[in-house]
Amino acid sequence: MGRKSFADVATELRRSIDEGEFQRFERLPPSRLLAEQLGVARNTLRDALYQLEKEGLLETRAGSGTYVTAVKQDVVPSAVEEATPLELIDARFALEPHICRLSVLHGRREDFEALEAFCKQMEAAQNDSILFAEADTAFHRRLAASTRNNLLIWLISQINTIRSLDEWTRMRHLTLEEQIIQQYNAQHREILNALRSREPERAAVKMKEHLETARMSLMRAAEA
Amino acid sequence: MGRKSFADVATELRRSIDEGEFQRFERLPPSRLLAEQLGVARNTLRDALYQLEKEGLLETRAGSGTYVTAVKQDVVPSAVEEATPLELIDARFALEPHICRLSVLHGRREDFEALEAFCKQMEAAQNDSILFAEADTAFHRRLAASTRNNLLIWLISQINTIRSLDEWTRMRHLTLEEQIIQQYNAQHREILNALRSREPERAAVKMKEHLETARMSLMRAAEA
DNA sequence: TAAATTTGGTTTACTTTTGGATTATTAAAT
DNA sequence: ATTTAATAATCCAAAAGTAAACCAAATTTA
Repeated sequence: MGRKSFADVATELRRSIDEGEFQRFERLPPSRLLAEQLGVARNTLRDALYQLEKEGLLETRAGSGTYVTAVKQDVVPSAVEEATPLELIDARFALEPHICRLSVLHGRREDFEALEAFCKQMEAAQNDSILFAEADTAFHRRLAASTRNNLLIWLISQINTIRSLDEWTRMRHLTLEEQIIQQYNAQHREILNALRSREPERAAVKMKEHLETARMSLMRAAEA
Repeated sequence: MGRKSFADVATELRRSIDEGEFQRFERLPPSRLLAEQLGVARNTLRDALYQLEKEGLLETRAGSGTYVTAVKQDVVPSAVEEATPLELIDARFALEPHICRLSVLHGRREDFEALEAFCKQMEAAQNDSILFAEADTAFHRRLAASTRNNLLIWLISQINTIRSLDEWTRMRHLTLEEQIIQQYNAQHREILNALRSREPERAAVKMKEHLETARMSLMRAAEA
């Protein structure tokens, strides 16, 4: 086989499109020229183009040219890793109040006992920001687990593995004033009480208040 | 025994693929070259390739090359792939109403125009369940995009790539009565109108109604 | 409008490269 | 010492890339 296989060429072109070298709706160079530029026979190039066409990235029109129809939305990795703390808060605003409602529906006694334990850990760790943050994260993870919804559990775990989160938590807790920590503790308790008394809407509201506090604390930290 | 066993080589290659060094559809270097690169005899390499082929990661074509057919998804855990339709609905119940609120805050005119276009597609595709489902998914994706929150966009895209979703959608639309489809169309319009008039809570409520309809339709389909 | 040019699409004959398979040899591990 | 498994060197047939010519459709030009 020659130097480059059509799969190699396809990979090369896929990259060019991803990287924006060829933009959407743009016409690629004529096949003869492009083949020469890539150092490959026109035949091989055509196989590669056909492959990308199958993948929905290109559209060829005989006599006219080959056009980029879509750009591989590889939004996945970078977008998430680069999520800002504010985006994160908004995502939690979306997820966690409803998680509270579902927790009321599906939560069991052992879930609430575990949450109680994490509350106590937080209260005991008021002066150790790392321990406090760990217990905080554990509380929210356990809360998600109590919904018995594997998809939600996974979504929350994904959010919690975001790289920037650690930095942010560290940053946040450096500037966390005593007052805020006590507010957090009180809010966690309120959420837990609402769950225990099986009041979904009250739990959701308390969670929103909690997240609002987190957002304000974050914004104040961002200013400093 | 020699320096590297074929199992070692298999592990090494598996990791390369996981880490994205070899991406999907890509061709691995020719066995002779790859063997040399790995410091191993071609025989050993072939055993390793055979192993990975059995695992479904590679596909070798004699005379052509060895190709990556699948990439071990992140942690794409069975938990998510095996999510039930009801879990999926609950997750959307969590995410989408708040996405509506954020869309009111950050959505632009072009977003709403795109949503309008998808509404029209759905109305035009009332008798083609596949087209209808595609437009439906596109609507919800675009809605997420309008929040300008990369994390939420990613979460929604994750939900939409769930394998079982396709099957479910197909199943669901087989049993979708005319009446339900018209209800969907009306609800999408109501959501869009609320977004356009910048009423976050009304948009969220309409979305909840929509999801409630979806849940009921699903449960009825599950009975049958 | 009509002709010339440019584009992708197809076919052909030819050459190179590829994985597959077999053999004997060599280095470890038990 | 015996067994096991990697190594190394071949040969093979099939797959695929090369190159050149020609076709048909779209576009441009006269």
